[in-house]
Amino acid sequence: MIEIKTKPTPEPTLRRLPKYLQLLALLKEQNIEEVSSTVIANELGLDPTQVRKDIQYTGIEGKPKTGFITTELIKSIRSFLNWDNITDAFLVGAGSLGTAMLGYDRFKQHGVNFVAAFDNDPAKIGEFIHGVPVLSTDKLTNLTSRMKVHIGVLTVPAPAAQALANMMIEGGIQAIWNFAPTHIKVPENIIVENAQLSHSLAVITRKLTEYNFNLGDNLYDFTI
Amino acid sequence: MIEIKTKPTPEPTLRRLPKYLQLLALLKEQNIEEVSSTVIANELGLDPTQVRKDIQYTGIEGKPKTGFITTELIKSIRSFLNWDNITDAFLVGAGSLGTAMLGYDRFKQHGVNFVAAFDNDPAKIGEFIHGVPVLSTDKLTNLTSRMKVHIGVLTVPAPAAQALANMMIEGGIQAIWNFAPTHIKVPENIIVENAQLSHSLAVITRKLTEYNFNLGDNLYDFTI
DNA sequence: CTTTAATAGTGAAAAATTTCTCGATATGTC
DNA sequence: GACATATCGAGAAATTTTTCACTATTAAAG
Repeated sequence: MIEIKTKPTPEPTLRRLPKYLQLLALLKEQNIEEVSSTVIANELGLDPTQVRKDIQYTGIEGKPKTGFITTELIKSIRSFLNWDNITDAFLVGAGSLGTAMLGYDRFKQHGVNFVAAFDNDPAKIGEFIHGVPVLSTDKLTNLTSRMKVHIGVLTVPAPAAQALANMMIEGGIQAIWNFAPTHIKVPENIIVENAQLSHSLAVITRKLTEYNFNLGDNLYDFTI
Repeated sequence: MIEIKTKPTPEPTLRRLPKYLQLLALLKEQNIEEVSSTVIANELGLDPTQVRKDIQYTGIEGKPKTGFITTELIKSIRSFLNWDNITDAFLVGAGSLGTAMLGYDRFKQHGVNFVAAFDNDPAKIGEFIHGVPVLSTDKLTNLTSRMKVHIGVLTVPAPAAQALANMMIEGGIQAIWNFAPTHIKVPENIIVENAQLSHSLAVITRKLTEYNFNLGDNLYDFTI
Protein backbone atom coordinates (compact mmCIF):
# COMPACT_ATOMS: atom_id res chain seq x y z
CA MET A 1 0.00 0.00 0.00
CA ILE A 2 1.21 3.41 -0.90
CA GLU A 3 -0.15 6.30 1.06
CA ILE A 4 -0.03 9.75 -0.39
CA LYS A 5 -0.87 12.71 1.72
CA THR A 6 -1.17 16.08 0.06
CA LYS A 7 0.20 18.80 2.25
CA PRO A 8 -1.51 22.14 1.92
CA THR A 9 0.65 24.74 0.24
CA PRO A 10 2.15 27.22 2.72
CA GLU A 11 0.32 30.53 2.65
CA PRO A 12 3.49 32.58 2.26
CA THR A 13 4.17 30.63 -0.90
CA LEU A 14 0.67 31.30 -2.23
CA ARG A 15 1.10 35.02 -1.61
CA ARG A 16 4.40 35.09 -3.48
CA LEU A 17 3.28 33.20 -6.54
CA PRO A 18 1.26 36.13 -7.94
CA LYS A 19 4.36 38.30 -7.58
CA TYR A 20 6.21 35.93 -9.84
CA LEU A 21 3.39 36.14 -12.33
CA GLN A 22 3.55 39.92 -12.35
CA LEU A 23 7.25 39.81 -13.08
CA LEU A 24 6.94 37.02 -15.62
CA ALA A 25 4.35 39.02 -17.52
CA LEU A 26 6.88 41.82 -17.90
CA LEU A 27 9.60 39.40 -19.03
CA LYS A 28 7.27 37.83 -21.55
CA GLU A 29 6.49 41.26 -22.98
CA GLN A 30 10.21 41.73 -23.49
CA ASN A 31 10.37 38.39 -25.26
CA ILE A 32 12.64 36.89 -22.65
CA GLU A 33 12.12 33.20 -23.18
CA GLU A 34 13.96 31.70 -20.25
CA VAL A 35 14.19 32.77 -16.65
CA SER A 36 16.00 31.38 -13.61
CA SER A 37 15.13 31.46 -9.94
CA THR A 38 18.16 33.65 -9.45
CA VAL A 39 16.83 36.30 -11.80
CA ILE A 40 13.38 36.25 -10.22
CA ALA A 41 14.88 36.42 -6.76
CA ASN A 42 17.14 39.36 -7.60
CA GLU A 43 14.36 41.20 -9.30
CA LEU A 44 11.98 40.80 -6.36
CA GLY A 45 14.48 40.93 -3.52
CA LEU A 46 13.99 37.33 -2.44
CA ASP A 47 16.16 34.29 -1.86
CA PRO A 48 16.74 32.10 -4.95
CA THR A 49 16.11 28.88 -3.06
CA GLN A 50 12.86 30.22 -1.79
CA VAL A 51 11.78 31.08 -5.30
CA ARG A 52 12.79 27.63 -6.51
CA LYS A 53 10.85 25.90 -3.74
CA ASP A 54 7.79 28.04 -4.36
CA ILE A 55 7.92 27.18 -8.04
CA GLN A 56 8.34 23.50 -7.27
CA TYR A 57 4.96 23.49 -5.56
CA THR A 58 3.39 24.25 -8.92
CA GLY A 59 4.91 21.08 -10.34
CA ILE A 60 7.10 22.44 -13.12
CA GLU A 61 10.68 21.30 -13.68
CA GLY A 62 13.56 23.56 -14.62
CA LYS A 63 16.78 22.94 -16.41
CA PRO A 64 20.17 23.56 -14.81
CA LYS A 65 22.05 26.53 -16.19
CA THR A 66 19.03 28.07 -17.92
CA GLY A 67 16.11 27.79 -15.54
CA PHE A 68 12.51 27.77 -16.68
CA ILE A 69 10.79 28.57 -19.94
CA THR A 70 8.93 31.79 -19.26
CA THR A 71 5.66 30.89 -20.89
CA GLU A 72 5.56 27.45 -19.31
CA LEU A 73 6.30 28.84 -15.89
CA ILE A 74 3.44 31.28 -16.27
CA LYS A 75 1.14 28.45 -17.30
CA SER A 76 2.26 26.30 -14.42
CA ILE A 77 1.65 28.94 -11.78
CA ARG A 78 -1.67 30.00 -13.25
CA SER A 79 -2.83 26.43 -13.43
CA PHE A 80 -1.71 25.76 -9.87
CA LEU A 81 -3.73 28.73 -8.65
CA ASN A 82 -6.64 27.66 -10.85
CA TRP A 83 -6.49 30.99 -12.62
CA ASP A 84 -6.88 29.29 -15.98
CA ASN A 85 -10.45 28.34 -15.19
CA ILE A 86 -13.36 30.69 -14.84
CA THR A 87 -14.91 30.72 -11.40
CA ASP A 88 -18.19 32.51 -10.77
CA ALA A 89 -18.36 34.81 -7.80
CA PHE A 90 -20.84 37.04 -6.01
CA LEU A 91 -20.07 40.49 -4.76
CA VAL A 92 -22.00 41.55 -1.69
CA GLY A 93 -22.10 45.26 -1.01
CA ALA A 94 -22.20 47.59 -4.01
CA GLY A 95 -20.67 50.61 -2.29
CA SER A 96 -17.61 52.43 -3.54
CA LEU A 97 -15.18 49.61 -2.87
CA GLY A 98 -17.58 47.05 -4.31
CA THR A 99 -18.10 49.18 -7.40
CA ALA A 100 -14.34 49.55 -7.85
CA MET A 101 -13.96 45.80 -7.65
CA LEU A 102 -16.69 45.14 -10.19
CA GLY A 103 -14.82 47.41 -12.57
CA TYR A 104 -11.47 45.81 -11.98
CA ASP A 105 -10.65 44.21 -15.32
CA ARG A 106 -7.76 42.24 -13.97
CA PHE A 107 -10.00 39.73 -12.22
CA LYS A 108 -10.67 38.18 -15.58
CA GLN A 109 -7.01 37.20 -15.75
CA HIS A 110 -7.47 35.46 -12.43
CA GLY A 111 -10.49 33.54 -13.54
CA VAL A 112 -12.92 35.40 -11.32
CA ASN A 113 -16.21 36.29 -12.96
CA PHE A 114 -18.76 38.33 -11.07
CA VAL A 115 -22.17 37.02 -12.03
CA ALA A 116 -24.14 39.21 -9.66
CA ALA A 117 -23.82 41.88 -7.02
CA PHE A 118 -26.09 42.23 -3.99
CA ASP A 119 -27.16 45.26 -2.05
CA ASN A 120 -30.05 46.34 0.12
CA ASP A 121 -30.30 49.83 -1.33
CA PRO A 122 -33.51 49.96 -3.42
CA ALA A 123 -31.94 52.63 -5.63
CA LYS A 124 -29.24 50.20 -6.68
CA ILE A 125 -31.30 47.05 -7.03
CA GLY A 126 -32.15 46.38 -10.64
CA GLU A 127 -29.31 48.52 -11.94
CA PHE A 128 -26.17 47.23 -13.61
CA ILE A 129 -22.70 48.15 -12.40
CA HIS A 130 -19.97 47.52 -14.95
CA GLY A 131 -22.34 45.10 -16.60
CA VAL A 132 -23.12 43.16 -13.46
CA PRO A 133 -26.74 43.13 -12.20
CA VAL A 134 -27.39 44.33 -8.67
CA LEU A 135 -29.90 42.17 -6.83
CA SER A 136 -31.59 42.33 -3.46
CA THR A 137 -29.76 40.65 -0.61
CA ASP A 138 -32.99 38.78 0.06
CA LYS A 139 -32.07 36.54 -2.81
CA LEU A 140 -28.53 35.88 -1.67
CA THR A 141 -28.99 32.53 0.03
CA ASN A 142 -31.22 31.14 -2.62
CA LEU A 143 -29.09 32.20 -5.56
CA THR A 144 -25.87 31.04 -3.94
CA SER A 145 -27.22 27.53 -3.77
CA ARG A 146 -29.06 27.58 -7.08
CA MET A 147 -26.13 28.95 -9.04
CA LYS A 148 -23.60 26.93 -7.07
CA VAL A 149 -21.38 29.95 -6.53
CA HIS A 150 -18.31 29.15 -4.43
CA ILE A 151 -16.70 32.55 -3.87
CA GLY A 152 -18.34 35.49 -2.13
CA VAL A 153 -16.69 38.89 -1.90
CA LEU A 154 -17.89 40.84 1.10
CA THR A 155 -17.59 44.62 0.70
CA VAL A 156 -20.15 45.87 3.20
CA PRO A 157 -20.02 47.98 6.36
CA ALA A 158 -19.02 46.13 9.51
CA PRO A 159 -22.47 45.78 11.10
CA ALA A 160 -23.90 43.99 8.07
CA ALA A 161 -21.03 41.59 7.48
CA GLN A 162 -21.89 38.65 9.73
CA ALA A 163 -25.52 38.35 8.65
CA LEU A 164 -24.63 38.43 4.97
CA ALA A 165 -21.81 35.95 5.48
CA ASN A 166 -24.30 33.65 7.17
CA MET A 167 -26.66 33.92 4.24
CA MET A 168 -23.95 32.92 1.81
CA ILE A 169 -22.87 30.05 4.04
CA GLU A 170 -26.45 28.85 4.24
CA GLY A 171 -26.49 28.86 0.47
CA GLY A 172 -23.38 26.72 0.38
CA ILE A 173 -20.61 29.20 -0.31
CA GLN A 174 -17.13 27.75 0.11
CA ALA A 175 -14.92 30.81 0.41
CA ILE A 176 -15.47 34.37 1.59
CA TRP A 177 -13.14 37.18 0.69
CA ASN A 178 -13.78 39.56 3.53
CA PHE A 179 -13.16 43.27 3.01
CA ALA A 180 -15.58 44.32 5.74
CA PRO A 181 -13.72 45.89 8.64
CA THR A 182 -14.77 43.23 11.11
CA HIS A 183 -14.13 39.63 12.00
CA ILE A 184 -16.69 37.14 10.79
CA LYS A 185 -17.35 33.81 12.43
CA VAL A 186 -17.73 30.86 10.12
CA PRO A 187 -17.80 27.07 10.38
CA GLU A 188 -14.44 25.31 10.12
CA ASN A 189 -14.92 24.16 6.56
CA ILE A 190 -15.43 27.65 5.14
CA ILE A 191 -12.38 29.46 3.79
CA VAL A 192 -12.15 33.07 4.90
CA GLU A 193 -9.51 35.34 3.48
CA ASN A 194 -9.38 38.65 5.27
CA ALA A 195 -8.35 41.59 3.16
CA GLN A 196 -8.98 44.41 5.55
CA LEU A 197 -7.04 47.54 4.84
CA SER A 198 -6.35 48.06 8.51
CA HIS A 199 -4.26 44.90 8.76
CA SER A 200 -1.98 46.10 6.08
CA LEU A 201 -1.92 49.66 7.38
CA ALA A 202 -0.83 48.50 10.81
CA VAL A 203 2.35 47.11 9.30
CA ILE A 204 3.15 50.46 7.73
CA THR A 205 2.38 52.71 10.65
CA ARG A 206 4.23 50.57 13.16
CA LYS A 207 7.25 50.08 10.94
CA LEU A 208 7.41 53.82 10.38
CA THR A 209 7.42 54.33 14.11
CA GLU A 210 10.11 51.73 14.68
CA TYR A 211 12.13 53.03 11.79
CA ASN A 212 12.08 56.61 12.99
CA PHE A 213 12.78 55.48 16.53
CA ASN A 214 15.75 53.49 15.47
CA LEU A 215 17.14 56.03 13.06
CA GLY A 216 17.68 53.81 10.09
CA ASP A 217 18.76 50.68 11.85
CA ASN A 218 16.78 48.07 13.64
CA LEU A 219 19.15 48.28 16.56
CA TYR A 220 19.20 51.17 18.91
CA ASP A 221 22.00 51.16 21.45
CA PHE A 222 22.43 53.59 24.21
CA THR A 223 24.66 53.87 27.19
CA ILE A 224 23.87 54.96 30.70
CA MET B 1 26.93 50.10 30.17
CA ILE B 2 23.48 48.88 29.46
CA GLU B 3 22.66 48.05 25.89
CA ILE B 4 19.08 47.97 24.76
CA LYS B 5 18.23 46.61 21.39
CA THR B 6 14.73 46.99 20.11
CA LYS B 7 13.61 44.04 18.10
CA PRO B 8 11.22 44.79 15.31
CA THR B 9 7.72 43.53 15.95
CA PRO B 10 6.90 40.38 13.97
CA GLU B 11 4.69 41.14 10.99
CA PRO B 12 2.14 38.45 11.84
CA THR B 13 1.64 40.19 15.15
CA LEU B 14 1.15 43.56 13.46
CA ARG B 15 -1.47 42.08 11.18
CA ARG B 16 -3.38 40.58 14.09
CA LEU B 17 -3.44 43.66 16.30
CA PRO B 18 -6.09 45.43 14.19
CA LYS B 19 -8.28 42.34 14.51
CA TYR B 20 -8.16 42.71 18.24
CA LEU B 21 -9.13 46.35 17.90
CA GLN B 22 -12.13 45.43 15.79
CA LEU B 23 -13.32 42.98 18.40
CA LEU B 24 -12.54 45.31 21.30
CA ALA B 25 -14.62 48.04 19.69
CA LEU B 26 -17.60 45.68 19.74
CA LEU B 27 -16.98 44.72 23.36
CA LYS B 28 -16.69 48.35 24.37
CA GLU B 29 -20.05 49.07 22.72
CA GLN B 30 -21.53 46.36 24.88
CA ASN B 31 -19.98 47.99 27.95
CA ILE B 32 -17.80 45.00 28.66
CA GLU B 33 -15.09 46.50 30.83
CA GLU B 34 -12.65 43.65 31.11
CA VAL B 35 -11.43 41.14 28.59
CA SER B 36 -8.99 38.24 28.75
CA SER B 37 -6.71 36.75 26.11
CA THR B 38 -8.82 33.64 26.31
CA VAL B 39 -11.97 35.49 25.32
CA ILE B 40 -10.25 37.28 22.45
CA ALA B 41 -8.71 34.03 21.27
CA ASN B 42 -11.99 32.14 21.33
CA GLU B 43 -13.80 34.92 19.59
CA LEU B 44 -11.25 35.15 16.79
CA GLY B 45 -10.26 31.50 16.57
CA LEU B 46 -6.70 32.00 17.78
CA ASP B 47 -4.48 30.59 20.49
CA PRO B 48 -4.71 32.41 23.85
CA THR B 49 -0.94 32.47 24.30
CA GLN B 50 -0.52 34.00 20.91
CA VAL B 51 -2.99 36.72 21.76
CA ARG B 52 -1.22 37.37 25.05
CA LYS B 53 2.16 37.64 23.38
CA ASP B 54 0.84 39.94 20.70
CA ILE B 55 -0.67 42.18 23.36
CA GLN B 56 2.55 42.17 25.33
CA TYR B 57 4.32 43.82 22.42
CA THR B 58 2.13 46.85 22.95
CA GLY B 59 3.45 47.21 26.50
CA ILE B 60 0.27 46.79 28.53
CA GLU B 61 0.06 44.54 31.60
CA GLY B 62 -2.88 42.37 32.45
CA LYS B 63 -4.16 41.01 35.71
CA PRO B 64 -4.46 37.30 36.46
CA LYS B 65 -8.00 35.98 36.54
CA THR B 66 -9.53 39.02 34.87
CA GLY B 67 -7.31 40.02 31.97
CA PHE B 68 -7.16 43.52 30.56
CA ILE B 69 -9.29 46.60 30.94
CA THR B 70 -11.01 46.99 27.58
CA THR B 71 -10.52 50.70 27.12
CA GLU B 72 -6.89 50.57 28.19
CA LEU B 73 -6.15 47.70 25.87
CA ILE B 74 -7.64 49.65 22.98
CA LYS B 75 -5.51 52.64 23.88
CA SER B 76 -2.41 50.53 24.18
CA ILE B 77 -2.79 48.91 20.78
CA ARG B 78 -3.73 52.15 19.07
CA SER B 79 -0.78 53.92 20.57
CA PHE B 80 1.56 51.09 19.63
CA LEU B 81 0.40 51.33 16.01
CA ASN B 82 0.61 55.11 16.20
CA TRP B 83 -3.06 55.32 15.32
CA ASP B 84 -3.59 57.96 17.97
CA ASN B 85 -1.57 60.50 16.00
CA ILE B 86 -2.55 62.06 12.72
CA THR B 87 -0.20 61.24 9.86
CA ASP B 88 -0.50 63.04 6.55
CA ALA B 89 -0.53 60.92 3.42
CA PHE B 90 -0.65 61.33 -0.34
CA LEU B 91 -2.79 59.26 -2.61
CA VAL B 92 -1.39 58.72 -6.08
CA GLY B 93 -3.87 57.60 -8.70
CA ALA B 94 -7.42 58.95 -8.45
CA GLY B 95 -9.11 56.09 -10.27
CA SER B 96 -11.96 54.06 -8.88
CA LEU B 97 -9.93 52.38 -6.16
CA GLY B 98 -8.22 55.65 -5.26
CA THR B 99 -11.57 57.40 -5.09
CA ALA B 100 -12.96 54.67 -2.87
CA MET B 101 -10.01 55.06 -0.54
CA LEU B 102 -10.36 58.82 -0.33
CA GLY B 103 -13.93 58.29 0.77
CA TYR B 104 -13.11 55.67 3.33
CA ASP B 105 -13.97 57.36 6.63
CA ARG B 106 -12.33 54.73 8.71
CA PHE B 107 -8.83 55.96 7.89
CA LYS B 108 -9.41 58.81 10.30
CA GLN B 109 -9.59 56.26 13.10
CA HIS B 110 -6.20 55.04 12.01
CA GLY B 111 -4.65 58.45 11.98
CA VAL B 112 -4.28 58.64 8.22
CA ASN B 113 -5.19 61.99 6.71
CA PHE B 114 -5.09 62.41 2.95
CA VAL B 115 -3.86 65.91 2.26
CA ALA B 116 -3.73 65.58 -1.51
CA ALA B 117 -4.35 63.20 -4.37
CA PHE B 118 -2.34 63.11 -7.58
CA ASP B 119 -3.34 62.16 -11.08
CA ASN B 120 -2.24 62.91 -14.61
CA ASP B 121 -5.77 63.21 -16.02
CA PRO B 122 -6.36 66.92 -16.80
CA ALA B 123 -10.08 66.40 -16.21
CA LYS B 124 -9.42 65.45 -12.61
CA ILE B 125 -6.70 67.95 -11.77
CA GLY B 126 -8.10 70.88 -9.87
CA GLU B 127 -11.14 68.96 -8.72
CA PHE B 128 -11.83 67.77 -5.20
CA ILE B 129 -12.64 64.15 -4.36
CA HIS B 130 -14.26 63.67 -0.99
CA GLY B 131 -12.78 67.02 -0.03
CA VAL B 132 -9.26 66.17 -1.10
CA PRO B 133 -7.69 68.25 -3.90
CA VAL B 134 -6.42 66.43 -6.97
CA LEU B 135 -3.08 67.78 -8.19
CA SER B 136 -0.87 67.08 -11.15
CA THR B 137 1.68 64.32 -10.69
CA ASP B 138 4.27 66.86 -11.85
CA LYS B 139 4.13 68.30 -8.39
CA LEU B 140 4.51 65.00 -6.57
CA THR B 141 8.22 65.08 -5.82
CA ASN B 142 8.27 68.68 -4.83
CA LEU B 143 5.25 68.52 -2.57
CA THR B 144 6.36 65.31 -0.90
CA SER B 145 9.50 67.02 0.27
CA ARG B 146 7.94 70.41 1.02
CA MET B 147 5.07 68.96 3.03
CA LYS B 148 7.25 66.27 4.60
CA VAL B 149 4.69 63.57 3.81
CA HIS B 150 5.83 60.12 4.88
CA ILE B 151 3.15 57.81 3.52
CA GLY B 152 2.25 57.43 -0.13
CA VAL B 153 -0.64 55.28 -1.30
CA LEU B 154 -0.14 54.03 -4.82
CA THR B 155 -3.38 53.21 -6.63
CA VAL B 156 -2.31 53.47 -10.27
CA PRO B 157 -2.15 51.04 -13.21
CA ALA B 158 0.92 48.81 -13.27
CA PRO B 159 2.89 50.62 -15.99
CA ALA B 160 2.84 53.92 -14.09
CA ALA B 161 3.72 52.55 -10.67
CA GLN B 162 7.51 52.53 -10.69
CA ALA B 163 7.93 56.05 -12.04
CA LEU B 164 5.52 57.50 -9.51
CA ALA B 165 7.11 55.56 -6.68
CA ASN B 166 10.47 56.97 -7.73
CA MET B 167 9.08 60.50 -7.63
CA MET B 168 7.82 60.02 -4.10
CA ILE B 169 11.11 58.49 -3.03
CA GLU B 170 12.98 61.42 -4.53
CA GLY B 171 10.77 63.67 -2.45
CA GLY B 172 11.70 61.74 0.69
CA ILE B 173 8.72 59.46 1.22
CA GLN B 174 9.32 56.82 3.89
CA ALA B 175 6.59 54.28 3.19
CA ILE B 176 4.64 53.24 0.13
CA TRP B 177 1.39 51.35 0.34
CA ASN B 178 1.36 49.66 -3.02
CA PHE B 179 -1.98 48.69 -4.56
CA ALA B 180 -0.66 48.75 -8.11
CA PRO B 181 -0.62 45.25 -9.57
CA THR B 182 3.14 45.19 -9.99
CA HIS B 183 6.32 44.92 -8.01
CA ILE B 184 8.14 48.18 -7.36
CA LYS B 185 11.85 48.44 -6.71
CA VAL B 186 12.86 50.74 -3.90
CA PRO B 187 16.00 51.44 -1.87
CA GLU B 188 16.45 49.37 1.28
CA ASN B 189 15.37 52.08 3.66
CA ILE B 190 11.94 52.56 2.12
CA ILE B 191 9.05 50.59 3.59
CA VAL B 192 6.84 48.97 0.97
CA GLU B 193 3.64 47.27 1.97
CA ASN B 194 2.08 45.39 -0.89
CA ALA B 195 -1.68 45.22 -0.83
CA GLN B 196 -2.33 43.70 -4.18
CA LEU B 197 -5.63 41.93 -4.51
CA SER B 198 -4.04 39.11 -6.45
CA HIS B 199 -1.89 38.00 -3.53
CA SER B 200 -4.92 37.55 -1.39
CA LEU B 201 -6.94 35.98 -4.18
CA ALA B 202 -4.29 33.35 -4.78
CA VAL B 203 -4.80 32.05 -1.27
CA ILE B 204 -8.52 31.65 -1.88
CA THR B 205 -8.40 30.05 -5.29
CA ARG B 206 -5.68 27.57 -4.37
CA LYS B 207 -7.28 26.64 -1.07
CA LEU B 208 -10.56 26.05 -2.87
CA THR B 209 -8.78 23.72 -5.25
CA GLU B 210 -7.03 21.86 -2.45
CA TYR B 211 -10.19 21.70 -0.43
CA ASN B 212 -12.28 20.25 -3.23
CA PHE B 213 -9.49 17.86 -4.13
CA ASN B 214 -9.21 16.58 -0.62
CA LEU B 215 -12.93 16.37 0.07
CA GLY B 216 -13.01 18.21 3.33
CA ASP B 217 -9.79 17.02 4.83
CA ASN B 218 -6.25 18.09 4.22
CA LEU B 219 -5.21 14.49 3.95
CA TYR B 220 -6.04 12.40 0.99
CA ASP B 221 -5.09 8.76 1.24
CA PHE B 222 -5.40 6.24 -1.46
CA THR B 223 -4.23 2.73 -1.96
CA ILE B 224 -2.75 1.11 -5.01
C1' DC C 1 36.84 17.19 -26.01
C1' DT C 2 37.74 19.36 -21.68
C1' DT C 3 36.91 22.99 -18.71
C1' DT C 4 34.25 26.59 -16.66
C1' DA C 5 30.18 28.77 -15.00
C1' DA C 6 25.45 28.86 -13.80
C1' DT C 7 21.55 26.72 -11.94
C1' DA C 8 18.14 22.97 -10.55
C1' DG C 9 17.04 20.00 -6.93
C1' DT C 10 17.66 18.04 -2.26
C1' DG C 11 18.45 17.55 2.49
C1' DA C 12 20.18 19.87 6.58
C1' DA C 13 20.62 23.92 9.41
C1' DA C 14 18.96 28.15 11.05
C1' DA C 15 15.54 31.41 12.09
C1' DA C 16 11.01 32.77 12.99
C1' DT C 17 6.59 31.77 14.75
C1' DT C 18 3.28 29.20 17.26
C1' DT C 19 1.94 26.22 20.88
C1' DC C 20 2.67 23.95 25.26
C1' DT C 21 3.82 23.80 30.27
C1' DC C 22 4.05 25.62 34.59
C1' DG C 23 4.45 28.73 38.60
C1' DA C 24 2.52 33.01 40.49
C1' DT C 25 -1.35 35.85 41.36
C1' DA C 26 -5.90 37.73 41.56
C1' DT C 27 -11.08 36.82 42.18
C1' DG C 28 -14.86 34.85 44.13
C1' DT C 29 -16.96 30.98 47.06
C1' DC C 30 -17.70 27.84 50.93
C1' DG D 1 -9.72 32.48 56.02
C1' DA D 2 -8.88 28.37 53.19
C1' DC D 3 -9.97 26.63 48.65
C1' DA D 4 -11.19 26.31 43.79
C1' DT D 5 -10.73 28.57 39.42
C1' DA D 6 -9.15 31.45 35.73
C1' DT D 7 -5.58 34.05 33.85
C1' DC D 8 -1.09 36.29 33.25
C1' DG D 9 3.67 35.98 32.19
C1' DA D 10 7.82 33.45 31.11
C1' DG D 11 10.51 29.84 29.37
C1' DA D 12 10.58 25.46 26.75
C1' DA D 13 9.09 22.73 23.03
C1' DA D 14 7.16 22.09 18.63
C1' DT D 15 6.18 23.58 14.21
C1' DT D 16 6.70 26.23 10.16
C1' DT D 17 9.34 28.87 7.08
C1' DT D 18 13.60 30.49 5.34
C1' DT D 19 18.32 30.00 4.32
C1' DC D 20 22.48 27.37 3.62
C1' DA D 21 25.48 23.68 1.66
C1' DC D 22 26.14 20.36 -1.57
C1' DT D 23 25.64 17.38 -5.77
C1' DA D 24 24.24 16.73 -10.42
C1' DT D 25 23.23 18.58 -14.74
C1' DT D 26 23.37 21.56 -18.62
C1' DA D 27 25.28 25.19 -21.82
C1' DA D 28 28.85 27.50 -23.58
C1' DA D 29 33.82 28.68 -24.09
C1' DG D 30 38.40 27.36 -24.89
